[in-house]
Amino acid sequence: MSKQSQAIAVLAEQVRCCAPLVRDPLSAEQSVTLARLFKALGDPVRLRLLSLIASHEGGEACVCDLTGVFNLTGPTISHHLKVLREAGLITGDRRGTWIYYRVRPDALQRLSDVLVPGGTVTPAVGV
Amino acid sequence: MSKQSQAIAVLAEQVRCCAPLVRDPLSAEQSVTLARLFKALGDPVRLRLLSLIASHEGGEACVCDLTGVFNLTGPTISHHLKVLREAGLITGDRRGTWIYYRVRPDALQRLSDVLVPGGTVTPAVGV
DNA sequence: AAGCTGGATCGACGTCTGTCAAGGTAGAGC
DNA sequence: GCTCTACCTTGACAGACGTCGATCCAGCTT
Repeated sequence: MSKQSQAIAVLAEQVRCCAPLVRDPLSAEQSVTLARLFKALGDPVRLRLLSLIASHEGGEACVCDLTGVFNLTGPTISHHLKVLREAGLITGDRRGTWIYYRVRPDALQRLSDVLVPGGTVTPAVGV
Repeated sequence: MSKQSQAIAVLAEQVRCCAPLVRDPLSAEQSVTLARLFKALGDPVRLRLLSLIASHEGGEACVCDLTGVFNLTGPTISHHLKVLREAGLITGDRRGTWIYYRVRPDALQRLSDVLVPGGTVTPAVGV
């Protein structure tokens, strides 16, 4: 959470500087940054993990809430959570034995804004 | 365009049935459909192609407008355009010698809506 | 018809990705 | 300290993906 997430958060932050996809041509750098985020969303398991975490009560879920849903081993779930975390789409913090994950609404908001023409002004959902 | 696009359009249409990612847990089928679309966006070249097409004058561009931008061969560009086309994100129609591509704003709008909590009601941008 | 040009398809290559089994780390409880 | 549980990391492997050269098709021009 601390050192790693701080460095990782930069990735999702960089998207802020993108005008909507359909207004101005993306630069090479912007496209690489954006693609990394969309690629993180480009897996059924990761999408379900994201929506399970977001819709779980309190907006957070521990890994034990997630593993039972899939026919996948622990390491695989852990791998997907790592991808989402490194993309800046979720955060995780350990409280005692369990690690709780929650989504970063600002990251999703920015991605959403990039896709539609009117999204120039990011509503700046509180971090 | 004709037979192929009609079948393909179904893919992008299926997204319509998704509530926002962060409200309700995605079903297995929904996540597969959605992931296919996000995966199509998960490549820097495809993102730039999309934004180049969308921001080109008239909202359309022929392949000859696109190939010069990248250090990639024709077949590679053609491959990426096919991926975007099969995802339902762009359409292409041949007019004489050239093939013109344009984005499907409705598909991007639906993807955008899935990412944010308020996107339940799709504004239904005209096809 | 023959040749030319824009663009797609095919086949092959190297790399990346998703998955698992095995082993490792952090905290709780005895 | 020892053990148990929850979770992560590593190493390995099959399949998918991005890229290219070669080939093929559609439409224009002569």
